[in-house]
Amino acid sequence: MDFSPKDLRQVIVFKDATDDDLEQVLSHSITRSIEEGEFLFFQGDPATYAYVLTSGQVKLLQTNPSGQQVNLRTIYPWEMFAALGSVRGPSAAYPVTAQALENSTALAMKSLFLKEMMQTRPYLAAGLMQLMTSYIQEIQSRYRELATERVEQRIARALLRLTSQSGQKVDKGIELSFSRQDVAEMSGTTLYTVSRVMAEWERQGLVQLGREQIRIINPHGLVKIAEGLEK
Amino acid sequence: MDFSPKDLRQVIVFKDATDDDLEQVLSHSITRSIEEGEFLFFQGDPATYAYVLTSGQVKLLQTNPSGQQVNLRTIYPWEMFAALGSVRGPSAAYPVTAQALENSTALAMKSLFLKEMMQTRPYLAAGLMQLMTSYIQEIQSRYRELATERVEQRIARALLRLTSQSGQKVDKGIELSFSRQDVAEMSGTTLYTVSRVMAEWERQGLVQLGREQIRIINPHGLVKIAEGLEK
DNA sequence: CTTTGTCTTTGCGCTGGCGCAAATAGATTT
DNA sequence: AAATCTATTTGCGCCAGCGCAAAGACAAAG
Repeated sequence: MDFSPKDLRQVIVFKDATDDDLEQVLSHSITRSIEEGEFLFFQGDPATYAYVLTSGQVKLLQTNPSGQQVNLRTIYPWEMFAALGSVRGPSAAYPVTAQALENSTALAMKSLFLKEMMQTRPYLAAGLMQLMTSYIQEIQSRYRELATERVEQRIARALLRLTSQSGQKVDKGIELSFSRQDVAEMSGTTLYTVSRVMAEWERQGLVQLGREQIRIINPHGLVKIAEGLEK
Repeated sequence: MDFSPKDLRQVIVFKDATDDDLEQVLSHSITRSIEEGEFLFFQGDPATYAYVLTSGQVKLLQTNPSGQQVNLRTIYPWEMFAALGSVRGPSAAYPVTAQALENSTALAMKSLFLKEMMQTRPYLAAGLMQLMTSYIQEIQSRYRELATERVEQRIARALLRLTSQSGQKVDKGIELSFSRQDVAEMSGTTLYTVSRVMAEWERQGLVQLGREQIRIINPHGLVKIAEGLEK
């Protein structure tokens, strides 16, 4: 792998870890590389490993019985995910599927080892709980939004969220690389509606559109729409 | 109070606690009684206390800027809730509002004390994480349902969930005491739609309806609807 | 038994958003 | 440069579900 043990401190959960702890974690881990579109694990698989993404981008999603899918969140480098096995035990099932959005590498850490390690390292449990609480808050908000807000607002919010997570600043705004379908899954709608709504925004000069590309020209305008002040 | 320290062991997080630990927790706690309709705390308040419900029923909800509200979950006796302050610190804000559905009593435990206690009691952190992971899984599923399923299915699921949490068995089925409005908030729709959908179910003999009452006659029929196999 | 308040039902009209299908536009391969 | 593949746009029709408003049903209080 192309990173040193100390790089692991970029992972919030490990920020207070001793050198020795980091070594131990690594010795109980393997690295996995996956290509764009491939799956790291599926919903229902036993949660043998917890992961830290070391490069690339991965999305977590759920599918319902009839195959429709919903994006729950996108993971960026040095984020930890799929840690539930370290709490419930490695025989618990992953509640989500993880799919690579680009060629990616991830560190796969034995759930069981982390679980044991937590018994004696309060900082680890504390960090993991921190992660969980912030995630709970985010998904609660998104649930509320989905239940009470209309599509325009939800799409605007999805774009704003992406902006702060993975937006590339260019001279004429902020650029995102996502398809209409991606945005639809993130905002709980269909690609048709996303296309229509964003086309209208383009007419108003809020964004510029391309194939698998969205350039945000006027973020403040989107904020107003997300807040429901527009219209 | 009308419970002994040992009753606290019914709280999953405290099931492995020593007698001494329980005493300590209680000495850092106060009890609060609230009447039906009153609020235990509001979204945005500093998270000074974590709670254990000792009697009654409490719902957690979020409101959006324009006042519309969404039920996130209902708390039953001996469940712990609002524990985020014990992770983030007592100055964090509650992300939800807690309102009593009936006259209730709750044990309010100082977040800061729990936070310190967790440093030296791995069982506590482990229990809390267990709680969080199961909650994350539930809300993720509900998010997916809201995004991909139609109203009928979501109402059926809401009823089934309630059945397992608070259903009273009577000779002719399982009885729930919730208003149409309650069910609407739990399934992300309106009381009108709930009324119409359930009226149709009554015609089909799946349920029997009354004022603030739903008697489920044929749970299996509801399961089929929830799975989307019906229609 | 009447009144008052709350919960529920239902007729009615409306519209936001869905989704097919066909056209168009980029990107990639040969 | 042509062919192929995938992403996107847009016309069109449709309907699930919303929400007002008015009526009905039930419960508790006087």
